Amino acid sequence: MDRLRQRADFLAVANGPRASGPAFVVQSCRRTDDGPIRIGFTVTKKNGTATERNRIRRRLRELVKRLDAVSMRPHSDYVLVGRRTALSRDFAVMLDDLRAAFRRLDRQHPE
RNA sequence: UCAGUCGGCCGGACGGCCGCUCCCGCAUCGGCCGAAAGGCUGCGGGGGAGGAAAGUCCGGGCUCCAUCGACAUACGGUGCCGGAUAACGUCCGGCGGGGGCGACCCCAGGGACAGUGCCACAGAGAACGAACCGCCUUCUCCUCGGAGAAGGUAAGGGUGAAAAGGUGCGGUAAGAGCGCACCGCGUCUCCGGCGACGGAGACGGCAUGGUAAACCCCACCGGGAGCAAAACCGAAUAGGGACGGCAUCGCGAGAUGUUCGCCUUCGGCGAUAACAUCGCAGGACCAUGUCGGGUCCGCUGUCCGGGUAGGUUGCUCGAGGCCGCAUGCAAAUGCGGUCCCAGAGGAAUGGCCGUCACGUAUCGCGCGCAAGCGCGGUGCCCUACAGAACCCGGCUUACAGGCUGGCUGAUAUC
Repeated sequence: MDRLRQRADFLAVANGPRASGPAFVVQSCRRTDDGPIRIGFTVTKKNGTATERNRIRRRLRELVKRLDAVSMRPHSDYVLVGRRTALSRDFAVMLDDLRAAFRRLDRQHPE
């Protein structure tokens, strides 16, 4: 699993199908090549100071690490947009939120 | 013990599981890819946020641009003196003024006899030294209470942020630096100090109101932009240049006219002709066919230069940290020893737990008149302010809680 780093990639994913949860929004985009799953994080300035934004991103990153890769489709790009509630929401609950969000993406946009 | 004042330091600890990033090592080179440089990956070891990393307010280093040098002008900044420093608006030590019993704190602290302006309201008057209420003298009138006129005054009242030196005594019709003493102010001289300034004496008889955080004057300083600086490599697309290859450089399916030819008539015919005018037009694309419409005008190959995305460098050894000695009141400087201490780039330095400590809320028990204190349980925050982004020296702002030192005042005891 790779990190998404280029601005153009982020813009491409932003137009794809999305699913929102209480602490984040998941955006997705299928790629045409057969590379690995790539995932990126976006936390905008309105979510708080630099320290709080860092904490949001780190908790989201940890969520993805804990998640079994089966939930995500191969060779796709995902972007998690953080919200302020990700600072204080219980970690186990957020993990369930993320699984639910991926399931919703699967149902809404089947192959 | 309480109250205060000035500093210094820390800013959760330990452990478990799972990760991130950088560096080093892995012997005839750990494994894979690669011609190599190197990349990916595995194992082991090590480093990995702050006192403000913040605000971006000053000062530098560094980079690029501009620039022969000097001076002047404009603009901006600074503004008691001496020192420290690479430099500063910073720091240290002093001076002056103000506040506090004191330790100590505060000060945008050059110039108002270079010039211009302003001084609201109130008040008679806010600057070419003024006179409202008053005070005093003389004269006139008169109802003997006063009124009016002329003059002398600036002590008192009143206004104001500020009223033309202050206090006291003398003096006077009443007064007034009119005279005297002290204080203040100014000028001169002497003494001390590198200096800001301080001290003493003599003289002046008070002249020169405030405002420069109004313009201004004086002295000193300052070229501009910033690591998204800058250097190198450099895809795709569009466009530029050079060279080459291919294709094209028309059509006759129409009408009219003329010439020409033919046939059975003053007429007609000519895919057996030529010219002119009108007309039509090729190729590619818009998914395809018909109709209608639109866009472009050669297509293509190789190379070159600029250059975007992206990548690499800049990128962390530095006016560096710690310790000791010396000099200095100090800021600091010098010498010696020792250490290597983050380098990310949609941005690593973490996530989830456990135990403990601290804080806070609440409950129970005990002590106590009470405030409160101690023990135990539970919950919460699981820490405050806050996240390096080229690097240093400062300033400013934010900050739960804790540790510690000097000094001052008060109280108590010896």
